[in-house]
Amino acid sequence: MGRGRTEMKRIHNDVSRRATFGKRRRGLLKKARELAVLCGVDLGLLVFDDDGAGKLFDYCSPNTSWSELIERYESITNHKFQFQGINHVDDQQPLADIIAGLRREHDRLEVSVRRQTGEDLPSAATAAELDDLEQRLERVLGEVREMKDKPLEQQLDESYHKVHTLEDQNSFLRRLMGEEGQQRAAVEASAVAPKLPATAFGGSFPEVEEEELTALRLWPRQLPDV
Amino acid sequence: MGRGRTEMKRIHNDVSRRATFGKRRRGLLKKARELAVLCGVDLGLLVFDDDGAGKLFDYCSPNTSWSELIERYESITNHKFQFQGINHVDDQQPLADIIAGLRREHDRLEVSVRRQTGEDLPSAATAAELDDLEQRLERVLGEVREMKDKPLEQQLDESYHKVHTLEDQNSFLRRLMGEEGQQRAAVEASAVAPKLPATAFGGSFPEVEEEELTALRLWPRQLPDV
DNA sequence: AACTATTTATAAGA
DNA sequence: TTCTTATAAATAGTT
Repeated sequence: MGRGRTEMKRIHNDVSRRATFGKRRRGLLKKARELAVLCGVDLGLLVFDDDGAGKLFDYCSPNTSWSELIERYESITNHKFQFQGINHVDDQQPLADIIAGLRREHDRLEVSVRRQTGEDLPSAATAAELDDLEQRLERVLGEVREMKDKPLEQQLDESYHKVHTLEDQNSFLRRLMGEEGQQRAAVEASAVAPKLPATAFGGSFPEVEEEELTALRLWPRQLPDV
Repeated sequence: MGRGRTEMKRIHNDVSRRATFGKRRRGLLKKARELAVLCGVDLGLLVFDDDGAGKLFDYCSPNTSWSELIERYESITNHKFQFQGINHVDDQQPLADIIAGLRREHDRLEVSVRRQTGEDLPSAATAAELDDLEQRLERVLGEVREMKDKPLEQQLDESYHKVHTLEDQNSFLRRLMGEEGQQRAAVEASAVAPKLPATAFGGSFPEVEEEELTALRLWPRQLPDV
């Protein structure tokens, strides 16, 4: 559409091709949006600019996301995409990485917002709000992480240490008392703490100790590769 | 283009909408192909039909593939997609759940931004939308906290219970032994557990017990209002 | 599915 | 680059 037919082959003239790319790309994105809105369907459009910078233009219909679209694509075509090393989460700083990723993504969204709304429209407020939201999210996550991981490990270590200490003392007291006193103690103690297993006074509580060690120690460190 | 303007809102008449979907979908795919050919760029278009069958229409420019397009998208935006089908989330691992939740929430954020920028919703919805997002974010964080808290609280309760039980037993054993044995025990025990205060064997460990009670009980509840 | 009056997109030019 | 304009292309409503 324009003055003269357009042959359907790659435009060799650089200037013309770039001009056409700009016009048709905008038109395509507009039509994609229109289709999504008019017909209420989910769709996504991805266009890469090949000139050096490798810019990206994309549209994704309202109420969905590229993640969702790709998942639907996978489930319909029964083909799972395989991406290498994409979802590895660092053991030591998983949340930091995620947050960094969120920040970059938000930056991209901001740019996208400005581009789509036009520089004159009040997208600045939106960007600022997103920024604020992100910062608070980061702060909250930091706090949550701080509060949960550090003090808890400390608490657990302390509790664990205390259990050990008391067990040692208990064991020592039992040894001091000899066989006869030990049996009396076991009978009386079961009244005080009836839920303790009958073997609680034998040896150094090996089964309880092992259990607790495993439960307490392993939890915070075993992150899966997500 | 056609007889009369078309309002840019979802077509409610079923027949009209389906007809329009067919026409515009074909047109969009054609234009996508034309852009790819004329300008020699990589692009992809994904359209889902919402009627029951869930048909899929897609186009991907020559000499590339959806996998490639998605990887390029990821590398440009720094956003790694998370696919539930691919990445197993071990429900034993709280941090993995946090990360998954964050990513899901982030996708929602994208949707929200899109709503703000797209012509689909009036821009007045922006503030309310952000509010809603914030609330959902907080809810998610609450859930995340819950998930982390629960098993830990259980752990702490168990440790705490164990301390109590051992203290009771310890106390009972001391009472059984009488004054003389108690002093011997104190001397020996200090070698086994030197960090325990000298008063550890006096009474029922009141200061340690109080401290621990407070520390263990109060922590999981004192989360800041985000 | 085909038709056609109109609107929309855009190629080329300014 | 951006704007203009002639013309091609797309398509809404109709049959």
